[in-house]
Amino acid sequence: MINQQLGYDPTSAESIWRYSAGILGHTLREFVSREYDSKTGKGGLGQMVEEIYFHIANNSRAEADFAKAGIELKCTPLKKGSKDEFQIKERLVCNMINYCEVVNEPFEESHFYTKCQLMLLLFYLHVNDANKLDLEFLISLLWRFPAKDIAIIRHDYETIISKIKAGKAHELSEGDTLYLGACRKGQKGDALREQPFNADIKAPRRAFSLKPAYMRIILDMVLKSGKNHLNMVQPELSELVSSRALKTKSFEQIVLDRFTPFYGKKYKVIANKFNINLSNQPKNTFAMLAHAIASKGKSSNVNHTEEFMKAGLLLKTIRVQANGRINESMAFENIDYNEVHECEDWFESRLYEIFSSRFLFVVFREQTEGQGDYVLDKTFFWTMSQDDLNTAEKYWTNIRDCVENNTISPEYFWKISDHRCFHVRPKARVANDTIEAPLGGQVHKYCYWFNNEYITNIVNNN
DNA sequence: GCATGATCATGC
DNA sequence: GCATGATCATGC
Repeated sequence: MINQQLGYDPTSAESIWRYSAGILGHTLREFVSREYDSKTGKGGLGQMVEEIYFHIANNSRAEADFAKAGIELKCTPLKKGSKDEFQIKERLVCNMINYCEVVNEPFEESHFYTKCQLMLLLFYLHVNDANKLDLEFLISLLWRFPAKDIAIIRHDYETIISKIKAGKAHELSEGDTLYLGACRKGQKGDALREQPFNADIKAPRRAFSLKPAYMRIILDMVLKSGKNHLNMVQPELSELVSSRALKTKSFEQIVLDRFTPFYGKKYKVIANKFNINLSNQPKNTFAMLAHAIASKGKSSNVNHTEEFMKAGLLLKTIRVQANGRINESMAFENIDYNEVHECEDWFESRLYEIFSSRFLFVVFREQTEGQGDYVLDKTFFWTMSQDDLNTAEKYWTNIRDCVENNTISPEYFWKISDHRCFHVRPKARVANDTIEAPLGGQVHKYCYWFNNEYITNIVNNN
């Protein structure tokens, strides 16, 4: 029953969701009549929405914001891309990880699950340095995790818990898991937290969060629907593994098992098995084979399947020569100079998202020197270490300096000969393919690269 | 038409 | 031989 004072029924998720429609297209300032001191800080907006729009008293209790309806309210920012399209600005932070307590919480009883299984997501348009009262709300979505996602998230949760139980809370990384990430929280200078199974080393503060990739899929579904007020949405992406298969094995194990029958097999044999035509000698021959194996022949690019998209997982192939050398460095996306220009925080950068992703590396090894007789050698999931992510931050800072100084040119970027794990190099269809720089002028297209030396280390250590 | 995933080609 | 620049097949 609708509470006349509140304007909605605080015990009904449906009613709360219906009431939330009234804030769309509006700012909080339109709902405060008197002088109001705007709250600051990251959580300020959510607290003000509860207070001003939903008329409920602030609390930092661990249970869901609308306790009787079991809904957690989350405000999350969008930004606009270069084509004026809406984009996810950041991961969705769910709740802080208390290392000492979380190890005693089974998933179903965890703070994360009990609080976030049903969320009211309010997307607003982020504006730099704006007063939070003036931010416009764009989308309201009542979100309940699909059962299949819960299966993957439960496994993610358990992965994080076992790392803490192994005394490695300080080595947690977003790339350890698929949908639910243990993301960094707070500033660099913040005090470290104690961890229960390692008395010597304290760990940075971290929170359970939904990865940007996961949030991007949710947003894509909303935008495709053409509505801004929705009660659940479902993706139209093809799935790589079934919900049923996840009941007995983890996603990663299922994918790895698909490669098992092909170890030691010549690449031409694998191509025949999947009816892949290599007569044009495509440069992505080995990638085509790896994608076919991972998808049992159903997909030419598993990076576009539901699970890979939601997890931000990347399948990459590596060729090792018979003499043990890896000849080629590994290319990633073209550098989006506008994105770099507008991003002030390394942890919110596109490069951080790519480099802190989880990777699936598929290795082919040449049998006879110079013959190109590659066989499938090994397959493994991998994520970048904290040390290397620190190097990556310096790499990104250098790139950002080049963009801000308008010196987008190879003489200013890290080179492979600098031997610093990563470098910047051209990647374009043709050499004279150029694009406009954020600060003006035409510049060449460059992209992010792993040095071949760095890949050699990865392959040898896994 | 262009990004992606990757390898080829060349010059020092 | 390696670093760096250039380019190709594919698929959306």
